[in-house]
Amino acid sequence: MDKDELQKIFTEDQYQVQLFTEKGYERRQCVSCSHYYWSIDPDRTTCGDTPCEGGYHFIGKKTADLDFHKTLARITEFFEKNGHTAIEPYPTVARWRDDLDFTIASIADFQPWVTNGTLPPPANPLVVPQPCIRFGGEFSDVDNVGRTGRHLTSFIMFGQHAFNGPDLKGGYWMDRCIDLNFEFLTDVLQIKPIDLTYIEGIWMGGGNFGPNLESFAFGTELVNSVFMQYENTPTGYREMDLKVIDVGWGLERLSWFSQGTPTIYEAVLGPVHDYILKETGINYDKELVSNYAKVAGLIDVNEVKDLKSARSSIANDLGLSLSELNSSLQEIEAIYAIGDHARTLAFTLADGAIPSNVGGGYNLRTILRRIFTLNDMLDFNLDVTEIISRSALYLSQSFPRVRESEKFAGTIVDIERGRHLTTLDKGRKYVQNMLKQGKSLETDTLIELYTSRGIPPETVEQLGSEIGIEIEVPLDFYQQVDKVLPKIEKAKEGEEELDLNDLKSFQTEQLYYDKKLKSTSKANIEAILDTGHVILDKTIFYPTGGGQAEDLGWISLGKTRAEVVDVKKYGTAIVHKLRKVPESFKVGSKVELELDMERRLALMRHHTAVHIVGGAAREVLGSHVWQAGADKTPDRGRLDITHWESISRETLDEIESVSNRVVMDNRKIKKHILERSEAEQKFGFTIYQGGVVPGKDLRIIEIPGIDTEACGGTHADATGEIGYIRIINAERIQDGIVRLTLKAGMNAVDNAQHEYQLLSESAAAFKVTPEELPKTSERFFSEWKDQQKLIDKLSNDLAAARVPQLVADAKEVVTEKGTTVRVIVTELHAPQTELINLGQQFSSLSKDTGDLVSVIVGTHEGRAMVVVAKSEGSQYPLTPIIRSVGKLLGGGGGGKGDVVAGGGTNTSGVPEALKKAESIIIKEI
RNA sequence: GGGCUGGUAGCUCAGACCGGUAGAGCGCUUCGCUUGCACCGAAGCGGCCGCGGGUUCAAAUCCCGUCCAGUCCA
Repeated sequence: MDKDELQKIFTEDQYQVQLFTEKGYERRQCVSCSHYYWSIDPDRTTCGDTPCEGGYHFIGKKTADLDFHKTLARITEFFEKNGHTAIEPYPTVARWRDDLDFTIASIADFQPWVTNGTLPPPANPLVVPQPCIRFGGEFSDVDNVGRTGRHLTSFIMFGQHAFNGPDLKGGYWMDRCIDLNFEFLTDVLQIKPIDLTYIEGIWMGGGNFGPNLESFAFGTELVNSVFMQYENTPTGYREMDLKVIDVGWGLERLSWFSQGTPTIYEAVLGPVHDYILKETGINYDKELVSNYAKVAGLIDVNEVKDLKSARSSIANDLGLSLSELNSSLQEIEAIYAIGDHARTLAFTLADGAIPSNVGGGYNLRTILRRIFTLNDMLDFNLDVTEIISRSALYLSQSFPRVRESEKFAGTIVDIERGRHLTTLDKGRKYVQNMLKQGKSLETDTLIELYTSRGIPPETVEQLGSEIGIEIEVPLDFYQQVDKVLPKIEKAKEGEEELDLNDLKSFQTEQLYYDKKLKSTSKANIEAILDTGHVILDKTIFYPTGGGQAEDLGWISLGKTRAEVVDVKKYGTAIVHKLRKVPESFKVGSKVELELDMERRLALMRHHTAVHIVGGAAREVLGSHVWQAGADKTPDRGRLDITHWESISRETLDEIESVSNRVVMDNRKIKKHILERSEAEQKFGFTIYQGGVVPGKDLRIIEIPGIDTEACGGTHADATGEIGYIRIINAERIQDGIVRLTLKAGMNAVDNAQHEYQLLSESAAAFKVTPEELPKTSERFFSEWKDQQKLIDKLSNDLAAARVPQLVADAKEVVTEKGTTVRVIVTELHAPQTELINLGQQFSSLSKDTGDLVSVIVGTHEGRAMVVVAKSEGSQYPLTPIIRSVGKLLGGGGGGKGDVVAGGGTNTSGVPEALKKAESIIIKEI
């Protein structure tokens, strides 16, 4: 659907809400940007957008004067008063979404299960103060943070959502939404109706679209009200079953607007900003910053890619040169950026994110290192940990759990600081080395240094200039880097085998959660699909899900028994794939279900064990440990946890011990269904280890004293049923994530037995007990080394002792070309190095006479070898000789210099080689 | 999720492209010379060239896999 077609749908009628009619808002077209907007100001000709108004006009004007926390309190109060339920925000790390690293919008909390109609919203209508993290895009381009006065990497999107569907109560649409919008802006934010404009727009995303109205005052957008109404279909578009009000109030923007501070940072960073100013002792020209910020709002980073040119025109407007503007803003911009970055780190660390080299962790590393760089470059000497902790403390007034980050911010900052310094140091050495060796540093080399060693071209440039070498860094360096990088292919979504829509009408009752574990059960066949799938009215088969493999077994009718090879859940239907559907199976047949109990029990043990080990890891390593993925199969469990370094075997043992103590305690495992808010309140957000689970009610698996999670898997009733847990491996699959592999129950026992077998076999080889193995093997190894050295030395001495006699006995011959040479042909059975060594001695001893050619032949370890040497500095061609002799030995040879080597597999050729060596020399020299 | 780089003596690294005796500096040990601040001189000790496979007469070097570390991009 193109823009023109959309314009046809979105006519004036679509936007004319009740409020506009009542208050007399008129629709006009902006003389500047030609967008349509609504206003009650008869003299207004522009729409209110920043460029059309020539910048921000609220700066310097205090209105409602609400700091960050007051803004949140007021807006929450306002919407609660108007019938909305305030729900707890979701974590900033979007564990429930595999398409996102961080939560980027309040609506993300409800995708996909609520927005696709699978589950009802937790409340309707609702509001949620959702901390959002963005490292790119219009509002949070990292490079622009601190420099435009308005970019942030984290912000609170105060989501106002109403869901309108056939079975939902409490929804509302545009009229009420804009009524509320107007009331809030005029009452709470104290904006006069005449200063407000509403700009029409069309919002599109994720295959959906709808109208939107943006509210503006004094040159700034205050909020965008989106009405998700239509969905694209192959044949056009249609009205959605579930229409959603998606309003994201930018809390920081509102607070800034109400306070009229020079930038958004003063408005939202509060005491943290004051602290940084105090520590650095920086005084900044507030008037200059205010004047700059007023016009900086005009910089649209999407259109003006080059901040430089935008800034020089701003400088011009302010009556300054670009360098004057830059130098007067440099320090304060760094302070803003540091404040913003620390705030984002406080939010994300609290939710278990760790700086790393992949995924969202990389963004965190980038901003943390940016803090280090700014801090170093400007000699601020700030305590980075302290700033993060203070950010967490300030945020905790409204978001208590952010204080969690204080517990490990110090460790993470120290580790990252260390790594950063090491990288810089190594890079510096490497480049200095290259420069010393006079290697040229072309752009290709610079790109390689940057992308594979993290050495920025600026550093290379600086190092070059230190020793007087000019290095040219192209202006478009980073664009060139982008070009070189491989094109990213979007991960293909796993294709569903069956179409969900076809199965919507089926509901399979889940018997696998029943108190008493049953291995058999009865059920009715509801449907048989052509694909070999069977749907039952109820089942004891657990379908693949939650990282747990499915149950297998058999379905039988009378004496006919069909093997179940796969079980999956589609919506509310549980679908069993059979190896072959027997002909007697009909819709309505009463069948017997039978589980492969060994498999089921192994899966159950591994699943419960994974929970226990996760809890044990948290206990041993710290509260920053979150589950970053898990996988349970019949023969092992796998748990990925967030942690900043590799885990030593000692620590692993500790985790293993803690886990097994829990097993031996035989703690009763509580499985209960709880209302979401109750569960969160009682157990905290750590229940979402496996990701946020949708829905009003949660199934909670509580293993007392060690771990409580929302989980849909099958679990033991008491920890003792697991029997035994072994952590068999830990690997760092990325920076910040360690994968633990464990075995439980009989698998653990088998594993222990297998390991003991390896041990005893190894010990048997030395004829010692396993107890003595470490000492013995160490002794053997060092004795072996000593003996190697002794052999080397002895054969060396032996060879050296023969040298004078051999040289004296050298035979003088005249070759075919008439050259007179002295020839030595001898035998030495030793490693190749010894033969070479001997040849080397012949070579150097005859340096003065220059007429010696020697051939040394020998065998070692079942192979024949030959070395040919000539007097040092002489010009005799050795290659033909080594080739000829090598051929007699069943191989070849070659080399360069005075000594060449060769050999072959034919050891019986040695006598012949010795015999023919002289004639070969006569022929070739 | 995708890519790149590295792993050689206790430490920092060279050797690798082009297969043929494993090297340097620092440190360590011993001896000598000096006793003023990286002293100097000589000799020596110290290596499964990360691990496993392959190619080859021959692999630190080439190929494949793997583990560990670092780094860039989305």
